[in-house]
Amino acid sequence: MTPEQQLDYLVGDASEVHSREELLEKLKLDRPLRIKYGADPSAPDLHLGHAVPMTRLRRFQELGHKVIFIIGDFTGRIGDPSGRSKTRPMLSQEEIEHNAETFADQAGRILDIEACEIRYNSEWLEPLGTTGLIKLASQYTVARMLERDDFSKRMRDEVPISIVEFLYPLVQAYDSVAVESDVEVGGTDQLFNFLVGRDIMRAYGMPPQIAATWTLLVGTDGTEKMSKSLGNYIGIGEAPAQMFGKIMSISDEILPHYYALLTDEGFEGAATIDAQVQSGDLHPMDAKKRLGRIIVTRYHSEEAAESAQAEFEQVFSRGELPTEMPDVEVPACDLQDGRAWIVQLVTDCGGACSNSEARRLIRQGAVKVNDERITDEKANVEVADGDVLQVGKRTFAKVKLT
RNA sequence: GGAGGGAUGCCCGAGUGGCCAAAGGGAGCAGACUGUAAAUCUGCCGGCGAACGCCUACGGGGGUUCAAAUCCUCCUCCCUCCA
Repeated sequence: MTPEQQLDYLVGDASEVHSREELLEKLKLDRPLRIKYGADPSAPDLHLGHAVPMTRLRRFQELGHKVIFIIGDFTGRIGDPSGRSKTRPMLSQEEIEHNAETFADQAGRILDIEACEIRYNSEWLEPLGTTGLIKLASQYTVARMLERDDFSKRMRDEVPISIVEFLYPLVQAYDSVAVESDVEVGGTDQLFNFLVGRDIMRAYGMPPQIAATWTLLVGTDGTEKMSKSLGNYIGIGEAPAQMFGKIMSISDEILPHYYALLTDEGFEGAATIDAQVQSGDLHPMDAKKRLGRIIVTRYHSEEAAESAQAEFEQVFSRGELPTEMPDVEVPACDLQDGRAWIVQLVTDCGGACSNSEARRLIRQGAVKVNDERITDEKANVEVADGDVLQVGKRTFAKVKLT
């Protein structure tokens, strides 16, 4: 590949690159570049949102560059003293280490983790000391900090910003200095921090890193960015059937977006699919099934993808029972004349968190036993081994007398 | 350091002594319709209880009152302005 082709392969689909020209220069150096990616030790469970930058990191790896994972253990230990932001909880050293392990394990599904350099930022932030930190802080101004969209908004809305939050971009920038980053990769929300990194690197007499960002993946709700705390995520480690099901339930509007960011078909392929759907040549559901297959195949296997789709069609298209369902254990001593209270059953199988919720579901007609709808919350139903309990559309359980 | 404003359920936000488990909206859940899509409509939306009901909840503690989210008091936190 010529350097130009490499450039296209690496950042052709990036949302922003500062700058492509500089990256091209670096690629021409003909040495492995150091690609920085910051891992959040408070959120070890990777989801498809993380997969977007990670698949790009893999491309760098393929071309022989060095991926450096930075585990923010130092920053993670400090947390956010204002307690306002849930994104920076305070973590113990053990939690951080455990999370880092989980992270590496899951990241290994996408990248060659053996070839990565994994660094903890306490390694250089600890020895930095107060003097070093103040020196670092002197390289930047409050006015420039406030350029960040998030900060200016919060100033306007009178939402407090702690000084520590000003420190985080600086510290992240210093990470770039410490690992001699050539390129930092992440989501578009990181652009500001990456650019601070460039300034700080210059201030420390280093060539500035290239900042490359990719569009943030929208979550399954179709509006917010995918994140665990919003519950709109599809985890990389999720079971094939769940993964497939979640993909099937995304809205049609974001389908091209998912194709563009999550498959090798890229923006072009996404546009083609969009056009086919628009013209009516392709049913959106089929496009979605195909996407589901691609994703499940990537994180599991082709066979898993196939059976996930078969299962989906069985349960939702034909309304049949799933092949496998968890057991609800019903102790025989709880039975009266072979009958059990329906509310109890619903709660026990995990269909409801509380009896009140179970009652609600029953009243609303969401509960079925052996395909027979139960709407009386006082009902005592006859249960036998193997009876099927259904709550809502997707919770199934099989009665197991114990 | 001084002055003023504020803290309500998952989120936003109304509520200034009883009619408040707390308006309204959003989110969420269920049902209908579908393609487990979106949109729409309907219902639910603190917990326990078969039920009269009981318990917990309006930043935290104490108090006034037959009765407090609402009044008094102390504390904590946040915001704004002045220095």
